[in-house]
Amino acid sequence: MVSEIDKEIIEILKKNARASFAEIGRKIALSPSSVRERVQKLEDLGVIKAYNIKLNHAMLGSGLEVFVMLKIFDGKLNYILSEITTYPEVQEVFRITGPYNIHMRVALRDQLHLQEFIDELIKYGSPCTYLILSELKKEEVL
Amino acid sequence: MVSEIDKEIIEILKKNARASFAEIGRKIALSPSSVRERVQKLEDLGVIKAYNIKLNHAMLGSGLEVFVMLKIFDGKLNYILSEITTYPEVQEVFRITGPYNIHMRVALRDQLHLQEFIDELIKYGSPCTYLILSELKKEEVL
DNA sequence: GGTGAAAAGTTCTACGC
DNA sequence: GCGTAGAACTTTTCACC
Repeated sequence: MVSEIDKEIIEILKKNARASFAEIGRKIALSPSSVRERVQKLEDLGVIKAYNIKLNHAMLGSGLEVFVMLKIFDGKLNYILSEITTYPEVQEVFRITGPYNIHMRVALRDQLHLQEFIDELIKYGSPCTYLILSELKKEEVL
Repeated sequence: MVSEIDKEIIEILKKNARASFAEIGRKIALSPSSVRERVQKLEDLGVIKAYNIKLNHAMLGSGLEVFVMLKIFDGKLNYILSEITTYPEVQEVFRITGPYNIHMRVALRDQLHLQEFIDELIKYGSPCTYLILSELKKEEVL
């Protein structure tokens, strides 16, 4: 269902999601229309779910990035699942196994903003916060 | 340094990183060349760090996605920092504060693959693993 | 599944405001 | 900063293999 050629295309898009079909085609010796057809199929199948950007939040006024895990109080799960994604500070949310039910990555202006955000969360669960110091870049494997 | 117009462009690219300059320009009433100029500037400044894709790892044969935190053993930090990004299973790595030093998202084939991965990690630190059940999609705020 | 060709659309560059 | 205009390139569609 996903061939080796598809995986090569995915590898190229992982490095640069804005690569043109023509550019991808040149790298893997395939015509632009064939590349387009394959990418379309990967999108339709749901293998490629979205095209994102990676931002420098510090430069956008949110210099404090944190992971927050949340142990939800009884009966608050459905409320949290629908509301948590609406906070502009929240970048990503996952349901996880273990002592915490929710894992999220959050971008905040400063300590005060973090405090306000935690004050919101503790209505619905017990949060546990880890400051993000830096992200390590994946090696170019070529 | 980053204007309101820049932020609008970023919001559009967040939803679809492959949006063309012309398409973005139509949405915010700006010519394609102006959009291009602004995006270029955001890339050069490092505000936009990369263009990524979000994949369905299950469809690519890695149905098991986990967060792993790692408490590094004395003297192993520099080794881990340089080596951990080379594992194909590792999708993202962050240095964090708190009882664990490293936070990563990992995609694996199955339980056995997870076990093998953990066996690798425990040479360098104490891991703590959380299974990812699902990702919650951010609401479209329009 | 793949190509190639033609029309439509986009990007890029240079220049003027 | 923005717009326009033209050349170069890319996307898209489609007929054909």
